[in-house]
Amino acid sequence: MSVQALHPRPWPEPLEEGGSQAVKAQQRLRELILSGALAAGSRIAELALVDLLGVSRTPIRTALLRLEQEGLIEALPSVGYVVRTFSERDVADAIELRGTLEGLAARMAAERGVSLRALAEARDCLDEIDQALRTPSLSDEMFSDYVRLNGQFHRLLADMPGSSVLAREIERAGSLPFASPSGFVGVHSQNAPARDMLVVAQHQHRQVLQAIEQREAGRAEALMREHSRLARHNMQLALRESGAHDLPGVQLIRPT
Amino acid sequence: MSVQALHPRPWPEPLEEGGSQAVKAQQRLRELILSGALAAGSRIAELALVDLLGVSRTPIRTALLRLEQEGLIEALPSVGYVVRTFSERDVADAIELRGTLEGLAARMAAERGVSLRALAEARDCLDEIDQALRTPSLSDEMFSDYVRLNGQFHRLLADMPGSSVLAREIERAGSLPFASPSGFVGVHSQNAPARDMLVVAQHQHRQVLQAIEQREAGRAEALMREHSRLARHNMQLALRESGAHDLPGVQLIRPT
DNA sequence: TGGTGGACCTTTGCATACAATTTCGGGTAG
DNA sequence: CTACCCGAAATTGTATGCAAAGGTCCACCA
Repeated sequence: MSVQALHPRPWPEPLEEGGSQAVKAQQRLRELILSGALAAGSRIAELALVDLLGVSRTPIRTALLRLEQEGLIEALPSVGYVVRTFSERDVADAIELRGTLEGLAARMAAERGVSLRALAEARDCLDEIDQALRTPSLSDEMFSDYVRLNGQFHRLLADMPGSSVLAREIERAGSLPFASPSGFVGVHSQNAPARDMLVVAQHQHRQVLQAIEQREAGRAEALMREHSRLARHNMQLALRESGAHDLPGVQLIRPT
Repeated sequence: MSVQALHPRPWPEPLEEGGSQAVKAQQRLRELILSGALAAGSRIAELALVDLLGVSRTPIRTALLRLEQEGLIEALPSVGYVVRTFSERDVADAIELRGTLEGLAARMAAERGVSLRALAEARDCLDEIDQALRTPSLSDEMFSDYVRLNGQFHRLLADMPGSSVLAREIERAGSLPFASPSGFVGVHSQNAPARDMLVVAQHQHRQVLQAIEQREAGRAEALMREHSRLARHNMQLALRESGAHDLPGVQLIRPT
Protein backbone atom coordinates (compact mmCIF):
# COMPACT_ATOMS: atom_id res chain seq x y z
CA MET A 1 0.00 0.00 0.00
CA SER A 2 1.48 3.28 -1.03
CA VAL A 3 1.55 6.39 1.02
CA GLN A 4 -0.33 8.21 -1.69
CA ALA A 5 -3.14 5.75 -1.32
CA LEU A 6 -3.38 6.62 2.33
CA HIS A 7 -3.66 10.32 1.60
CA PRO A 8 -5.94 10.76 -1.38
CA ARG A 9 -5.26 14.46 -1.68
CA PRO A 10 -3.57 15.12 -5.03
CA TRP A 11 -0.14 16.64 -4.87
CA PRO A 12 -0.14 20.35 -5.65
CA GLU A 13 3.31 20.27 -7.20
CA PRO A 14 3.75 16.68 -8.35
CA LEU A 15 7.36 16.42 -9.47
CA GLU A 16 8.48 20.00 -9.66
CA GLU A 17 10.77 21.23 -6.93
CA GLY A 18 11.90 18.05 -5.11
CA GLY A 19 10.97 16.87 -1.68
CA SER A 20 12.17 18.09 1.67
CA GLN A 21 15.36 19.98 2.27
CA ALA A 22 16.87 16.85 3.78
CA VAL A 23 16.19 14.82 0.64
CA LYS A 24 17.50 17.55 -1.59
CA ALA A 25 20.63 17.82 0.52
CA GLN A 26 21.05 14.07 0.33
CA GLN A 27 20.76 14.02 -3.44
CA ARG A 28 23.04 16.98 -3.92
CA LEU A 29 25.62 15.53 -1.53
CA ARG A 30 25.54 12.22 -3.34
CA GLU A 31 26.20 14.00 -6.60
CA LEU A 32 29.07 15.93 -5.06
CA ILE A 33 30.67 12.74 -3.76
CA LEU A 34 30.10 10.74 -6.93
CA SER A 35 31.39 13.52 -9.14
CA GLY A 36 34.53 13.79 -7.09
CA ALA A 37 33.88 17.31 -5.89
CA LEU A 38 34.30 15.90 -2.39
CA ALA A 39 37.50 13.92 -2.59
CA ALA A 40 37.55 10.32 -1.42
CA GLY A 41 38.92 10.01 2.10
CA SER A 42 38.41 13.67 2.91
CA ARG A 43 36.60 14.81 5.97
CA ILE A 44 33.17 16.37 5.67
CA ALA A 45 32.37 19.25 7.99
CA GLU A 46 28.74 20.12 8.53
CA LEU A 47 29.40 23.86 8.53
CA ALA A 48 31.11 23.65 5.18
CA LEU A 49 27.99 21.98 3.80
CA VAL A 50 25.83 24.76 5.21
CA ASP A 51 27.70 27.21 3.01
CA LEU A 52 27.80 24.77 0.12
CA LEU A 53 24.16 23.66 0.10
CA GLY A 54 22.46 26.67 1.59
CA VAL A 55 20.44 24.78 4.17
CA SER A 56 20.85 24.56 7.91
CA ARG A 57 22.65 21.83 9.79
CA THR A 58 19.55 19.84 10.73
CA PRO A 59 18.62 18.55 7.26
CA ILE A 60 22.32 18.15 6.56
CA ARG A 61 22.68 15.88 9.56
CA THR A 62 19.72 13.86 8.32
CA ALA A 63 21.27 13.58 4.87
CA LEU A 64 24.60 12.50 6.35
CA LEU A 65 22.94 9.80 8.45
CA ARG A 66 21.18 8.47 5.36
CA LEU A 67 24.34 8.54 3.26
CA GLU A 68 26.12 6.66 5.99
CA GLN A 69 23.43 4.00 5.81
CA GLU A 70 23.87 3.99 2.05
CA GLY A 71 27.54 3.25 2.59
CA LEU A 72 28.90 6.27 0.78
CA ILE A 73 30.37 7.92 3.86
CA GLU A 74 31.71 6.65 7.14
CA ALA A 75 30.96 8.04 10.58
CA LEU A 76 33.73 8.67 13.08
CA PRO A 77 32.12 9.19 16.47
CA SER A 78 32.48 12.74 17.77
CA VAL A 79 34.69 13.55 14.83
CA GLY A 80 32.40 13.61 11.85
CA TYR A 81 32.27 11.90 8.50
CA VAL A 82 34.78 10.97 5.85
CA VAL A 83 34.10 10.05 2.26
CA ARG A 84 34.50 6.30 2.11
CA THR A 85 36.98 4.66 -0.20
CA PHE A 86 36.73 1.22 -1.73
CA SER A 87 39.31 -1.25 -2.88
CA GLU A 88 38.72 -2.99 -6.17
CA ARG A 89 37.94 -6.13 -4.21
CA ASP A 90 35.36 -4.23 -2.17
CA VAL A 91 33.62 -3.38 -5.41
CA ALA A 92 33.81 -6.97 -6.62
CA ASP A 93 32.42 -8.14 -3.29
CA ALA A 94 29.58 -5.66 -3.45
CA ILE A 95 28.65 -6.92 -6.91
CA GLU A 96 28.82 -10.53 -5.81
CA LEU A 97 26.71 -9.66 -2.80
CA ARG A 98 24.03 -8.20 -5.01
CA GLY A 99 24.23 -11.19 -7.33
CA THR A 100 23.79 -13.55 -4.39
CA LEU A 101 20.76 -11.68 -3.12
CA GLU A 102 19.22 -11.49 -6.58
CA GLY A 103 19.91 -15.21 -6.94
CA LEU A 104 18.03 -15.79 -3.71
CA ALA A 105 15.16 -13.70 -5.03
CA ALA A 106 15.06 -15.63 -8.29
CA ARG A 107 15.08 -18.94 -6.46
CA MET A 108 12.33 -17.86 -4.09
CA ALA A 109 10.28 -16.56 -7.00
CA ALA A 110 10.60 -19.91 -8.76
CA GLU A 111 9.79 -21.87 -5.62
CA ARG A 112 6.78 -19.81 -4.64
CA GLY A 113 5.46 -19.05 -8.05
CA VAL A 114 4.77 -15.67 -9.56
CA SER A 115 1.52 -14.13 -10.72
CA LEU A 116 0.84 -14.05 -14.45
CA ARG A 117 0.60 -10.30 -14.18
CA ALA A 118 4.11 -9.95 -12.77
CA LEU A 119 5.48 -12.34 -15.37
CA ALA A 120 3.84 -10.39 -18.16
CA GLU A 121 5.23 -7.14 -16.82
CA ALA A 122 8.73 -8.61 -16.76
CA ARG A 123 8.31 -9.98 -20.28
CA ASP A 124 7.18 -6.59 -21.53
CA CYS A 125 10.23 -5.03 -19.94
CA LEU A 126 12.50 -7.52 -21.70
CA ASP A 127 10.72 -6.87 -24.99
CA GLU A 128 11.48 -3.19 -24.58
CA ILE A 129 15.12 -4.00 -23.97
CA ASP A 130 15.14 -6.09 -27.15
CA GLN A 131 13.68 -3.17 -29.00
CA ALA A 132 16.32 -0.84 -27.64
CA LEU A 133 19.05 -3.25 -28.62
CA ARG A 134 17.68 -3.48 -32.16
CA THR A 135 18.62 0.15 -32.65
CA PRO A 136 21.33 0.00 -35.31
CA SER A 137 23.41 2.86 -33.99
CA LEU A 138 25.29 2.74 -30.72
CA SER A 139 23.66 5.92 -29.59
CA ASP A 140 23.80 7.29 -26.09
CA GLU A 141 20.03 7.04 -25.92
CA MET A 142 20.21 3.31 -26.48
CA PHE A 143 22.53 2.91 -23.55
CA SER A 144 20.55 5.18 -21.30
CA ASP A 145 17.37 3.34 -22.30
CA TYR A 146 19.11 0.09 -21.50
CA VAL A 147 20.22 1.33 -18.11
CA ARG A 148 16.71 2.42 -17.26
CA LEU A 149 15.01 -0.76 -18.47
CA ASN A 150 17.67 -2.99 -16.96
CA GLY A 151 17.15 -1.34 -13.61
CA GLN A 152 13.41 -1.82 -13.97
CA PHE A 153 13.79 -5.52 -14.76
CA HIS A 154 16.04 -6.10 -11.78
CA ARG A 155 13.53 -4.30 -9.59
CA LEU A 156 10.67 -6.40 -10.91
CA LEU A 157 12.71 -9.51 -10.19
CA ALA A 158 13.48 -8.39 -6.65
CA ASP A 159 9.77 -7.92 -6.00
CA MET A 160 8.71 -11.30 -7.39
CA PRO A 161 9.12 -13.31 -4.19
CA GLY A 162 6.75 -10.91 -2.49
CA SER A 163 9.15 -10.47 0.40
CA SER A 164 9.54 -6.93 1.63
CA VAL A 165 12.51 -7.98 3.74
CA LEU A 166 14.39 -9.31 0.74
CA ALA A 167 13.36 -6.50 -1.58
CA ARG A 168 14.61 -3.97 0.93
CA GLU A 169 17.99 -5.64 1.20
CA ILE A 170 18.42 -5.97 -2.55
CA GLU A 171 17.61 -2.31 -2.93
CA ARG A 172 20.25 -1.53 -0.37
CA ALA A 173 22.83 -3.80 -1.95
CA GLY A 174 22.46 -1.95 -5.23
CA SER A 175 22.54 1.52 -3.75
CA LEU A 176 26.26 1.90 -4.15
CA PRO A 177 26.64 3.22 -7.67
CA PHE A 178 29.20 0.69 -8.85
CA ALA A 179 27.22 -2.18 -7.33
CA SER A 180 24.00 -1.24 -9.08
CA PRO A 181 22.69 -3.54 -11.80
CA SER A 182 23.88 -1.25 -14.54
CA GLY A 183 26.87 0.15 -12.75
CA PHE A 184 29.43 -0.07 -15.49
CA VAL A 185 27.17 -0.39 -18.51
CA GLY A 186 28.11 1.69 -21.48
CA VAL A 187 31.54 2.56 -20.21
CA HIS A 188 33.16 1.77 -23.51
CA SER A 189 30.11 2.62 -25.49
CA GLN A 190 31.88 3.43 -28.74
CA ASN A 191 32.87 -0.09 -29.61
CA ALA A 192 30.70 -2.94 -30.70
CA PRO A 193 31.76 -5.32 -27.88
CA ALA A 194 29.87 -3.09 -25.48
CA ARG A 195 26.62 -3.84 -27.26
CA ASP A 196 27.48 -7.54 -27.41
CA MET A 197 27.84 -7.53 -23.65
CA LEU A 198 24.30 -6.23 -23.39
CA VAL A 199 23.10 -8.94 -25.76
CA VAL A 200 24.59 -11.58 -23.50
CA ALA A 201 23.06 -9.94 -20.43
CA GLN A 202 19.68 -9.82 -22.12
CA HIS A 203 19.96 -13.52 -22.96
CA GLN A 204 20.53 -14.21 -19.28
CA HIS A 205 17.50 -12.08 -18.43
CA ARG A 206 15.37 -14.26 -20.71
CA GLN A 207 16.73 -17.48 -19.27
CA VAL A 208 16.15 -16.38 -15.69
CA LEU A 209 12.58 -15.40 -16.41
CA GLN A 210 12.03 -18.72 -18.18
CA ALA A 211 13.50 -20.61 -15.24
CA ILE A 212 11.18 -18.80 -12.86
CA GLU A 213 8.17 -19.51 -15.06
CA GLN A 214 9.06 -23.19 -15.23
CA ARG A 215 9.71 -23.31 -11.49
CA GLU A 216 13.35 -24.29 -11.97
CA ALA A 217 14.53 -22.76 -8.73
CA GLY A 218 18.14 -23.90 -8.72
CA ARG A 219 18.64 -22.83 -12.30
CA ALA A 220 17.12 -19.44 -11.65
CA GLU A 221 19.45 -18.84 -8.73
CA ALA A 222 22.56 -19.96 -10.59
CA LEU A 223 21.67 -17.79 -13.56
CA MET A 224 21.28 -14.64 -11.49
CA ARG A 225 24.57 -15.27 -9.78
CA GLU A 226 26.25 -15.74 -13.10
CA HIS A 227 24.52 -12.64 -14.38
CA SER A 228 26.31 -10.58 -11.77
CA ARG A 229 29.66 -11.86 -13.01
CA LEU A 230 29.02 -9.88 -16.16
CA ALA A 231 28.83 -6.71 -14.09
CA ARG A 232 32.03 -7.71 -12.36
CA HIS A 233 33.74 -8.30 -15.68
CA ASN A 234 32.56 -4.92 -16.94
CA MET A 235 33.93 -3.35 -13.80
CA GLN A 236 37.34 -4.86 -14.29
CA LEU A 237 37.40 -3.77 -17.91
CA ALA A 238 36.30 -0.27 -16.99
CA LEU A 239 38.94 0.22 -14.33
CA ARG A 240 41.63 -0.72 -16.83
CA GLU A 241 40.42 1.73 -19.43
CA SER A 242 41.51 5.31 -19.58
CA GLY A 243 38.17 6.69 -20.64
CA ALA A 244 36.33 5.61 -17.52
CA HIS A 245 37.36 8.49 -15.34
CA ASP A 246 34.13 10.33 -15.95
CA LEU A 247 32.06 7.47 -14.59
CA PRO A 248 30.29 8.54 -11.40
CA GLY A 249 31.98 7.14 -8.37
CA VAL A 250 35.12 5.63 -9.86
CA GLN A 251 37.33 8.01 -7.96
CA LEU A 252 36.04 6.42 -4.76
CA ILE A 253 37.87 3.26 -5.80
CA ARG A 254 41.35 3.51 -4.47
CA PRO A 255 44.12 2.26 -6.73
CA THR A 256 45.47 -1.06 -5.57
CA MET B 1 14.76 -18.08 32.79
CA SER B 2 15.26 -14.46 32.07
CA VAL B 3 14.72 -14.19 28.36
CA GLN B 4 16.03 -10.67 28.38
CA ALA B 5 19.44 -11.90 29.38
CA LEU B 6 19.55 -14.26 26.45
CA HIS B 7 19.05 -11.74 23.78
CA PRO B 8 22.31 -10.55 22.21
CA ARG B 9 22.59 -6.83 21.89
CA PRO B 10 23.89 -5.46 18.62
CA TRP B 11 25.99 -2.64 20.00
CA PRO B 12 29.39 -3.36 21.43
CA GLU B 13 29.20 -2.51 25.13
CA PRO B 14 25.67 -2.78 26.44
CA LEU B 15 26.49 -2.02 30.03
CA GLU B 16 28.83 0.85 29.45
CA GLU B 17 27.44 3.92 31.07
CA GLY B 18 28.66 6.66 28.86
CA GLY B 19 27.28 6.67 25.29
CA SER B 20 25.84 9.71 23.65
CA GLN B 21 22.29 10.74 24.23
CA ALA B 22 21.38 9.54 20.76
CA VAL B 23 22.77 6.07 21.41
CA LYS B 24 21.10 5.85 24.77
CA ALA B 25 17.80 6.91 23.22
CA GLN B 26 18.28 4.27 20.52
CA GLN B 27 18.90 1.55 23.11
CA ARG B 28 15.99 2.54 25.26
CA LEU B 29 13.66 2.83 22.28
CA ARG B 30 14.66 -0.57 21.03
CA GLU B 31 13.91 -2.05 24.43
CA LEU B 32 10.55 -0.32 24.48
CA ILE B 33 9.65 -1.70 21.08
CA LEU B 34 10.93 -5.21 21.74
CA SER B 35 9.24 -5.40 25.11
CA GLY B 36 5.96 -4.39 23.56
CA ALA B 37 5.64 -1.15 25.49
CA LEU B 38 5.24 0.48 22.09
CA ALA B 39 2.63 -1.62 20.36
CA ALA B 40 3.30 -2.99 16.91
CA GLY B 41 1.74 -0.84 14.22
CA SER B 42 1.30 2.15 16.47
CA ARG B 43 2.51 5.58 15.53
CA ILE B 44 5.51 7.06 17.29
CA ALA B 45 5.38 10.77 18.04
CA GLU B 46 8.67 12.52 18.75
CA LEU B 47 7.17 14.71 21.45
CA ALA B 48 5.88 11.70 23.32
CA LEU B 49 9.41 10.32 23.31
CA VAL B 50 10.76 13.59 24.68
CA ASP B 51 8.60 13.08 27.75
CA LEU B 52 9.31 9.37 27.85
CA LEU B 53 13.09 9.45 27.42
CA GLY B 54 13.93 12.82 28.89
CA VAL B 55 16.07 14.01 26.00
CA SER B 56 15.35 16.58 23.33
CA ARG B 57 14.09 15.89 19.85
CA THR B 58 17.48 16.04 18.16
CA PRO B 59 18.98 12.83 19.57
CA ILE B 60 15.55 11.23 19.29
CA ARG B 61 15.45 11.97 15.58
CA THR B 62 18.90 10.43 15.24
CA ALA B 63 17.77 7.34 17.12
CA LEU B 64 14.66 7.04 14.96
CA LEU B 65 16.69 7.29 11.77
CA ARG B 66 18.98 4.53 13.01
CA LEU B 67 16.11 2.31 14.08
CA GLU B 68 14.57 2.79 10.68
CA GLN B 69 17.79 1.56 9.12
CA GLU B 70 17.71 -1.35 11.53
CA GLY B 71 14.28 -2.20 10.21
CA LEU B 72 12.42 -1.97 13.49
CA ILE B 73 10.35 1.05 12.52
CA GLU B 74 9.05 2.42 9.26
CA ALA B 75 9.15 6.03 8.13
CA LEU B 76 6.13 7.71 6.58
CA PRO B 77 7.32 10.97 5.02
CA SER B 78 6.02 14.06 6.78
CA VAL B 79 3.87 11.85 8.95
CA GLY B 80 6.29 10.13 11.29
CA TYR B 81 7.15 6.59 12.19
CA VAL B 82 5.19 3.46 12.96
CA VAL B 83 6.39 0.34 14.72
CA ARG B 84 6.88 -2.20 11.99
CA THR B 85 5.05 -5.49 11.98
CA PHE B 86 6.22 -8.73 10.46
CA SER B 87 4.40 -11.71 9.10
CA GLU B 88 5.70 -15.12 10.02
CA ARG B 89 6.98 -15.42 6.47
CA ASP B 90 8.85 -12.14 6.84
CA VAL B 91 10.67 -13.64 9.78
CA ALA B 92 11.42 -16.83 7.86
CA ASP B 93 12.69 -14.72 4.95
CA ALA B 94 14.90 -12.68 7.23
CA ILE B 95 16.43 -15.85 8.62
CA GLU B 96 16.95 -17.29 5.16
CA LEU B 97 18.49 -14.02 4.09
CA ARG B 98 21.00 -14.18 6.91
CA GLY B 99 21.71 -17.82 6.12
CA THR B 100 22.36 -16.96 2.50
CA LEU B 101 24.75 -14.17 3.39
CA GLU B 102 26.57 -16.33 5.92
CA GLY B 103 26.75 -19.04 3.28
CA LEU B 104 28.37 -16.54 0.96
CA ALA B 105 30.83 -15.61 3.67
CA ALA B 106 31.69 -19.25 4.33
CA ARG B 107 32.21 -19.91 0.63
CA MET B 108 34.40 -16.84 0.21
CA ALA B 109 36.39 -17.78 3.26
CA ALA B 110 37.00 -21.25 1.85
CA GLU B 111 37.89 -19.89 -1.58
CA ARG B 112 40.24 -17.21 -0.36
CA GLY B 113 41.73 -19.06 2.56
CA VAL B 114 41.81 -17.95 6.14
CA SER B 115 44.76 -17.17 8.39
CA LEU B 116 45.81 -19.78 10.92
CA ARG B 117 45.17 -17.23 13.61
CA ALA B 118 41.55 -16.73 12.61
CA LEU B 119 41.01 -20.47 12.34
CA ALA B 120 42.47 -21.01 15.79
CA GLU B 121 40.26 -18.31 17.24
CA ALA B 122 37.18 -19.93 15.73
CA ARG B 123 38.26 -23.35 17.02
CA ASP B 124 38.74 -21.95 20.49
CA CYS B 125 35.27 -20.49 20.34
CA LEU B 126 33.80 -23.85 19.36
CA ASP B 127 35.74 -25.53 22.17
CA GLU B 128 34.16 -23.13 24.60
CA ILE B 129 30.73 -23.97 23.23
CA ASP B 130 31.50 -27.68 23.71
CA GLN B 131 32.48 -26.97 27.25
CA ALA B 132 29.27 -25.07 27.88
CA LEU B 133 27.23 -27.91 26.41
CA ARG B 134 29.00 -30.40 28.67
CA THR B 135 27.32 -28.75 31.63
CA PRO B 136 25.00 -31.45 32.94
CA SER B 137 22.22 -29.16 34.04
CA LEU B 138 20.09 -27.12 31.68
CA SER B 139 20.93 -23.99 33.54
CA ASP B 140 20.16 -20.50 32.39
CA GLU B 141 23.85 -19.75 32.39
CA MET B 142 24.49 -22.52 29.91
CA PHE B 143 22.00 -21.06 27.49
CA SER B 144 23.20 -17.52 27.95
CA ASP B 145 26.79 -18.70 27.49
CA TYR B 146 25.73 -20.48 24.35
CA VAL B 147 24.02 -17.38 22.99
CA ARG B 148 27.11 -15.29 23.62
CA LEU B 149 29.55 -17.80 22.15
CA ASN B 150 27.29 -18.59 19.22
CA GLY B 151 27.09 -14.92 18.37
CA GLN B 152 30.86 -14.68 18.61
CA PHE B 153 31.37 -17.64 16.28
CA HIS B 154 29.02 -16.23 13.69
CA ARG B 155 30.82 -12.91 13.90
CA LEU B 156 34.19 -14.57 13.44
CA LEU B 157 32.83 -16.39 10.42
CA ALA B 158 31.46 -13.20 8.90
CA ASP B 159 34.89 -11.60 9.22
CA MET B 160 36.80 -14.49 7.67
CA PRO B 161 36.51 -13.39 4.03
CA GLY B 162 38.09 -10.08 5.00
CA SER B 163 35.36 -8.18 3.21
CA SER B 164 34.07 -5.15 5.06
CA VAL B 165 31.20 -4.86 2.60
CA LEU B 166 29.99 -8.37 3.34
CA ALA B 167 30.61 -8.15 7.08
CA ARG B 168 28.57 -4.99 7.23
CA GLU B 169 25.65 -6.56 5.45
CA ILE B 170 25.69 -9.69 7.57
CA GLU B 171 25.68 -7.55 10.68
CA ARG B 172 22.70 -5.72 9.32
CA ALA B 173 20.86 -8.90 8.36
CA GLY B 174 21.15 -10.14 11.94
CA SER B 175 20.13 -6.89 13.56
CA LEU B 176 16.47 -7.79 13.71
CA PRO B 177 16.14 -9.69 16.95
CA PHE B 178 14.38 -12.73 15.54
CA ALA B 179 16.79 -12.93 12.61
CA SER B 180 19.89 -12.93 14.81
CA PRO B 181 21.97 -16.13 14.96
CA SER B 182 20.57 -17.07 18.34
CA GLY B 183 17.19 -15.48 17.92
CA PHE B 184 15.02 -18.25 19.27
CA VAL B 185 17.60 -20.25 21.19
CA GLY B 186 16.53 -21.42 24.61
CA VAL B 187 12.90 -20.66 24.12
CA HIS B 188 11.84 -24.03 25.43
CA SER B 189 14.79 -24.38 27.69
CA GLN B 190 13.26 -26.71 30.21
CA ASN B 191 13.14 -29.74 28.00
CA ALA B 192 16.04 -31.82 26.81
CA PRO B 193 15.26 -31.38 23.07
CA ALA B 194 16.36 -27.77 23.43
CA ARG B 195 19.85 -28.86 24.33
CA ASP B 196 19.87 -31.45 21.55
CA MET B 197 19.13 -28.69 19.10
CA LEU B 198 22.25 -26.91 20.25
CA VAL B 199 24.25 -30.11 19.86
CA VAL B 200 23.15 -30.35 16.25
CA ALA B 201 23.96 -26.71 15.66
CA GLN B 202 27.39 -27.16 17.18
CA HIS B 203 28.01 -30.13 14.89
CA GLN B 204 27.21 -27.90 11.94
CA HIS B 205 29.60 -25.29 13.31
CA ARG B 206 32.39 -27.88 13.34
CA GLN B 207 31.61 -29.08 9.84
CA VAL B 208 31.58 -25.56 8.42
CA LEU B 209 34.90 -24.72 9.98
CA GLN B 210 36.34 -27.96 8.69
CA ALA B 211 35.04 -27.25 5.20
CA ILE B 212 36.63 -23.81 5.25
CA GLU B 213 39.95 -25.24 6.44
CA GLN B 214 39.91 -27.83 3.69
CA ARG B 215 38.89 -25.24 1.11
CA GLU B 216 35.63 -26.98 0.31
CA ALA B 217 33.82 -23.85 -0.74
CA GLY B 218 30.57 -25.33 -1.97
CA ARG B 219 30.21 -27.51 1.10
CA ALA B 220 30.88 -24.59 3.41
CA GLU B 221 28.20 -22.53 1.72
CA ALA B 222 25.62 -25.32 1.77
CA LEU B 223 26.31 -26.03 5.42
CA MET B 224 25.79 -22.46 6.51
CA ARG B 225 22.54 -22.27 4.58
CA GLU B 226 21.36 -25.44 6.21
CA HIS B 227 22.48 -24.11 9.57
CA SER B 228 20.02 -21.26 9.25
CA ARG B 229 17.20 -23.74 8.75
CA LEU B 230 17.70 -24.73 12.34
CA ALA B 231 16.96 -21.18 13.42
CA ARG B 232 13.89 -21.21 11.21
CA HIS B 233 12.71 -24.44 12.76
CA ASN B 234 13.24 -23.02 16.24
CA MET B 235 11.24 -19.99 15.25
CA GLN B 236 8.31 -22.06 14.06
CA LEU B 237 8.40 -24.11 17.24
CA ALA B 238 8.58 -21.01 19.38
CA LEU B 239 5.64 -19.29 17.73
CA ARG B 240 3.51 -22.36 18.38
CA GLU B 241 4.39 -22.48 22.03
CA SER B 242 2.52 -20.63 24.68
CA GLY B 243 5.53 -19.82 26.81
CA ALA B 244 7.24 -17.69 24.18
CA HIS B 245 5.23 -14.57 24.69
CA ASP B 246 7.89 -12.98 26.82
CA LEU B 247 10.51 -13.35 24.11
CA PRO B 248 11.64 -9.91 23.01
CA GLY B 249 10.08 -8.93 19.74
CA VAL B 250 7.53 -11.69 19.25
CA GLN B 251 4.65 -9.29 19.53
CA LEU B 252 5.98 -7.60 16.38
CA ILE B 253 5.04 -10.76 14.51
CA ARG B 254 1.48 -10.41 13.44
CA PRO B 255 -0.65 -13.54 13.60
CA THR B 256 -1.22 -14.99 10.19
C1' DT C 1 66.85 22.84 19.73
C1' DG C 2 63.32 19.63 20.82
C1' DG C 3 59.64 18.40 23.72
C1' DT C 4 55.69 19.66 26.47
C1' DG C 5 51.88 22.24 28.24
C1' DG C 6 48.13 25.14 27.64
C1' DA C 7 45.08 28.29 25.39
C1' DC C 8 42.50 29.02 21.35
C1' DC C 9 39.60 27.54 17.85
C1' DT C 10 37.20 24.46 15.05
C1' DT C 11 33.64 21.00 15.01
C1' DT C 12 30.20 18.01 16.65
C1' DG C 13 26.30 17.09 20.10
C1' DC C 14 22.20 18.85 22.26
C1' DA C 15 18.32 21.86 23.16
C1' DT C 16 14.79 24.82 21.70
C1' DA C 17 12.18 28.26 19.05
C1' DC C 18 9.79 28.85 14.81
C1' DA C 19 7.60 27.48 10.36
C1' DA C 20 4.99 24.32 7.57
C1' DT C 21 2.12 20.58 7.10
C1' DT C 22 -1.10 17.16 8.45
C1' DT C 23 -4.87 15.48 11.21
C1' DC C 24 -9.10 15.68 13.42
C1' DG C 25 -13.28 17.63 14.98
C1' DG C 26 -17.25 20.48 14.35
C1' DG C 27 -20.34 22.86 11.67
C1' DT C 28 -23.08 23.51 7.62
C1' DA C 29 -25.28 22.58 3.34
C1' DG C 30 -27.50 19.32 0.39
C1' DC D 1 -28.57 11.80 7.80
C1' DT D 2 -24.57 12.11 5.09
C1' DA D 3 -20.93 14.31 2.93
C1' DC D 4 -17.93 17.98 2.52
C1' DC D 5 -15.27 21.81 4.00
C1' DC D 6 -12.89 24.71 7.00
C1' DG D 7 -10.27 25.88 11.13
C1' DA D 8 -7.71 24.74 15.22
C1' DA D 9 -4.58 21.65 17.43
C1' DA D 10 -1.01 18.48 17.08
C1' DT D 11 3.10 16.95 14.80
C1' DT D 12 6.93 17.00 11.77
C1' DG D 13 10.53 19.88 9.27
C1' DT D 14 13.91 23.54 9.73
C1' DA D 15 16.91 26.96 11.75
C1' DT D 16 19.90 28.50 15.25
C1' DG D 17 22.06 29.27 19.88
C1' DC D 18 24.87 27.16 23.30
C1' DA D 19 27.93 23.75 25.41
C1' DA D 20 31.40 20.28 25.24
C1' DA D 21 35.03 17.66 23.15
C1' DG D 22 38.96 17.25 20.18
C1' DG D 23 42.69 19.13 17.42
C1' DT D 24 46.19 22.60 16.49
C1' DC D 25 49.60 25.77 17.12
C1' DC D 26 52.48 28.65 19.63
C1' DA D 27 55.05 29.80 23.53
C1' DC D 28 57.86 28.40 27.16
C1' DC D 29 60.95 25.42 29.52
C1' DA D 30 64.54 21.83 29.85
